[in-house]
Amino acid sequence: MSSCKNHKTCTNEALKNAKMVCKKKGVKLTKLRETVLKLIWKSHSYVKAYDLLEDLQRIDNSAKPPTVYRSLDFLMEHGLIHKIQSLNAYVGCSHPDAHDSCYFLICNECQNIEEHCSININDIVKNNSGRKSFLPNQVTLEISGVCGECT
Amino acid sequence: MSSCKNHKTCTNEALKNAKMVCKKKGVKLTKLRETVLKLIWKSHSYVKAYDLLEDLQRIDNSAKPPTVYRSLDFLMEHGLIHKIQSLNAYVGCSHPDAHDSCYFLICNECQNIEEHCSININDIVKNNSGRKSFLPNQVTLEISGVCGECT
DNA sequence: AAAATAATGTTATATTATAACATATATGTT
DNA sequence: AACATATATGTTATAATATAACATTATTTT
Repeated sequence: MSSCKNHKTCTNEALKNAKMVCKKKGVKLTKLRETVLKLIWKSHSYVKAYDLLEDLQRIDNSAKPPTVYRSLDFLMEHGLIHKIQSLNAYVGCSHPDAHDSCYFLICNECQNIEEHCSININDIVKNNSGRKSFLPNQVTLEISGVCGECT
Repeated sequence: MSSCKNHKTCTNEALKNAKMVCKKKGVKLTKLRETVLKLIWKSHSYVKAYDLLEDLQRIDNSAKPPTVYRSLDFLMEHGLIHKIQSLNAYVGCSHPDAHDSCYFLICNECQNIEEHCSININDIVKNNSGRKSFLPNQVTLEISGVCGECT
């Protein structure tokens, strides 16, 4: 499990942030989107889209794949969640107002994911991609291994 | 297109490397696996599994998804190709004998992919993941953008 | 040659994701 | 309020990606 003392706090924090972000952007965190966000924040682990669909169907049994994927798309578009490409899974963003060059530490033991944003990956690329100039646009950095609490 | 003068050279080089790697490891680059590797090396761009399947079916029309995926698995296991997680696609490895902490520059214009291996990402993670010790096991770093030749 | 192992063939199905069109809800304009 | 417009959701169908399970063939070992 994660190091958070009381996970309810994480979820509440995430919801508060989400509302703030949406207000600032003038977009709507509808009931459905909020529900999906809450379901994603059930833990610090990742969720798969079709697991999310099952969860959602317990609340509203008319939910179907597009219901989930549309909400996921919205939440990703506004930086409230991230897709973990190497897992085809989704995780809540812990700091949705200012994220640049983020990366993910994925624990193979507890399945928790930690998001980090402290490095400027673009610089690394610039310094390492050699003579040719590559203009980075989107960075996917996912590191799986064993987290400090599972060693 | 890529900066390679004559792409046949790249493909031949890749095949030579693959044979060497397989010999060294005592595994077999069967005809099927070699064919798949060649098809992947058709360009410096990435290939999708089902496109590969179509290509393969032109050669042997009994080919089916497991035909392709098994070869992909073999080639990945032995470092002869890589999966690009953010694209669900596959690309030939340009230096299969010694690769550690590799990353990919994906051009959104020409679809070419450049593999780089000069940085030690593990160090970056160590330096940036804070107090807690995370033991990295597998790194996925994919950077999409516009390559030097497409700007 | 027989047994064991590895590779491939084959059928079926699981998993992940989107297209296309219908309906409902909210927002802006007269 | 009535209407128009835009946004969100409902619904059906299907596309795209990947694997399980078992049968057969080829290769290697004994």
